Amino acid sequence: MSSFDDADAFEAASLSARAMAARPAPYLHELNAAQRAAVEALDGPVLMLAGAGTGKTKALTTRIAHLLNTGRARPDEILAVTFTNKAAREMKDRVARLLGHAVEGVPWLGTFHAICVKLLRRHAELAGLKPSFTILDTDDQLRLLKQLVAAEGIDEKRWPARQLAGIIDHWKNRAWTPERVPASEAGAYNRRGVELYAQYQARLKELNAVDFGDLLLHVVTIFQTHDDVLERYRRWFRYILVDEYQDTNVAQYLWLRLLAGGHHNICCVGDDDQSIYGWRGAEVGNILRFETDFPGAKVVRLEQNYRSTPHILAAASGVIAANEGRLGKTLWTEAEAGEKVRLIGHWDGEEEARWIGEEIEAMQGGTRGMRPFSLDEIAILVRASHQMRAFEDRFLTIGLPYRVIGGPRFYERMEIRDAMAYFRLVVSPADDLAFERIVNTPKRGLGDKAQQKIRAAARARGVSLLEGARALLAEKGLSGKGAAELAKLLDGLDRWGRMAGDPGLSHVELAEIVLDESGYTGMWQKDKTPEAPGRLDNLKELVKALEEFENLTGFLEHVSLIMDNEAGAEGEKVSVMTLHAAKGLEFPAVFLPGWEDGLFPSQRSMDEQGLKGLEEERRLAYVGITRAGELCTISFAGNRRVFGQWQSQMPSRFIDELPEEHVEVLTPPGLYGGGYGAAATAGIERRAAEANAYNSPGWRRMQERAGARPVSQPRETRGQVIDLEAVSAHSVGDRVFHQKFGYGTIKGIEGDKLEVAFEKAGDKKVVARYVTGADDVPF
DNA sequence: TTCTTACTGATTTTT
DNA sequence: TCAGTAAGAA
Repeated sequence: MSSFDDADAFEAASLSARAMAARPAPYLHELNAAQRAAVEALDGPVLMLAGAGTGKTKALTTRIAHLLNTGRARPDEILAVTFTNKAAREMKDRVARLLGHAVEGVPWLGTFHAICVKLLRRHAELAGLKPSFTILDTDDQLRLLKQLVAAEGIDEKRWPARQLAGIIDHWKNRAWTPERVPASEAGAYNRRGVELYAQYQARLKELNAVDFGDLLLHVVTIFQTHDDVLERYRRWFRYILVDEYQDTNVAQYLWLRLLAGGHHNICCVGDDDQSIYGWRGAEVGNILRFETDFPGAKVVRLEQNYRSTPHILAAASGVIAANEGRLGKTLWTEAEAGEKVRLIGHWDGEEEARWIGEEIEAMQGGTRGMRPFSLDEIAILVRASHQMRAFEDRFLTIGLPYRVIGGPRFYERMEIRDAMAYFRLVVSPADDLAFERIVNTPKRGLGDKAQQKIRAAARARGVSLLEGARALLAEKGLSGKGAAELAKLLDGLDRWGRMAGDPGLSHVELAEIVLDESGYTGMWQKDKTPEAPGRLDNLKELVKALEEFENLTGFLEHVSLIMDNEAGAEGEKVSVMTLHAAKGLEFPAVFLPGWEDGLFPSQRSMDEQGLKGLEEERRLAYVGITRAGELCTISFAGNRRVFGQWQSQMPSRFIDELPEEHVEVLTPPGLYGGGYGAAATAGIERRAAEANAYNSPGWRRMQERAGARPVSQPRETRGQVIDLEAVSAHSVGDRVFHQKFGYGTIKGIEGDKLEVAFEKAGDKKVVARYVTGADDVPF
């Protein structure tokens, strides 16, 4: 078949030559040399190594435009995959803009999942499904698994269904069907993992449903077992483009290899240094191995950065240089040197949030000789979402407008899912998962027992839950309030189902009637919790979103894959988000708080993944720094409340990796707290020590307060109790042990703070309650 | 059945 | 700390 393909390629080439001559390509002149090379290498495998801010999307979209413009492929012969809907949308827009005319678009440009849905609907029967299969969200998936686990009599406390969901997900990411799970892993989940996985797959088939992982898994399986189908698509998709290749998992990798197997016209774009989804099944190895997988691959490096100043780039490079096994890139820029990366230490997390709040307020008017920044230009990027709370609290008190990016998305909210379950049930009464979700929401007196009866009735007759419930009612299998309410619900569903067929009634009106008559809206109106009004607003918004669709069915189909929303865009606001959510974004000014060992790099990551985990954390640091255009401020706190307990923190090891000459330490030393000379080492480490908590305004304020009171405490808020016993239990010269810093000798006592010369960690001031006499340490 | 109180355990997240 | 769950009380 390769000779056939070659002939095709030859014909395309001569066509393209003619097309090129006929139509000039002005867009090429807007590219730099590397981008242009990546765009013009149309045939054969290409790996575009695109560092942060190097114009990756520009190169990718121009490449599509070039393929079309040179006549290499028709729009529907290009397969372009992304990970998120947002990225797909952006690419579509940019391709359209590049071509300068309203093309019909590139139909096979989309997320892995969206494209797989399209393929799977065409070939559903090869996976034992009907083309009308439904796509389960994680909620439905979990409910299903809980049922299976319960039916097997497994103690869900010891073996949470959530864990099983994670395991199955992991297996699907590796493209393992139940039969293919290797023996070494099959014993997961109390030795029942594979067995339950197989049961779960069987149940999905019964329900004519798939989960997200199945979308890829089924398509890969179909390709692997049906040569004719695979061959068809290999010929059809003449050119393949892949965005964020470093994030692909095994299943996605196999999918791509299968499709590119014929012509090898595959262009993968990615950055091994920005691989931060290993915990979700992404394999950095895919991108590292590209040249082996596709011999003769052309590798193009995009290294000119258009986003950040040299100081920021140098700081980022310094950190990432500590990783092993990189493909290697050297980012450079023509931008002015600008500000150095700023480093500042604080007494505790709240102090850190306060300082950042004050700094942002000052930045709006221009401070420290810098230009004024608008709030939209500023972002705070944290490692873990719970860190956001301190900032939200602070910003609410000072009235600083902010927006949290990430968090539960619109279509994942409880009330939206409930409402959609009602719609699903109106459209398809046999949707058992939807029935289970809303049968007792709002409360209808149909608890566990009643639901079990319904399930039994349905199973005995081999019908859907809804029909089972109807039968159960008919034979008076239920009584009291539950029976009456259930009858009302069934009546309603029948009525709404009939209304759905009425052309005189719009689906928007129908939706309102359903939510109203079912009592669902009423349930939230009666609810007095503070979030109830917000939920009602969301429901209104949902109904509004319906207007854009022809009917309920069309809406539901659309929603199952598009789970994102861009709400709250109005007004100038500071953005707060996790480092993961920030990938692909950029802001002129970025704050990176919480750089403390254990938090960032995360202890868990290091415990579970070892060096691999640490390196991924380091890439996360790299992603964080490279989000900043002009100003990057890294900070850490000496103390932080972790699960309600105060803990002393050590500055992140990544701080030591920042190249000294590109960092400016804020809050110069020498005001208070000295005594670091002896133990502190040279370079950045010393400066990290100088930048630490004891020089911060918070510490100074505290020192001042301490003068007025016999005993100072970190913050007088939230009932922090100082253990006076602990203070008096130590005296100068004692040898003590500290959880974080190890052994040391007390050099001085100041209120409840001890100044300790630690053997490993150097001189520190610590809260007395966190040290024990060295002899008391149990071993 | 549902409301209340005690307990447990705890990143990162797209589709 | 706090959210989500699980067993007891009304």
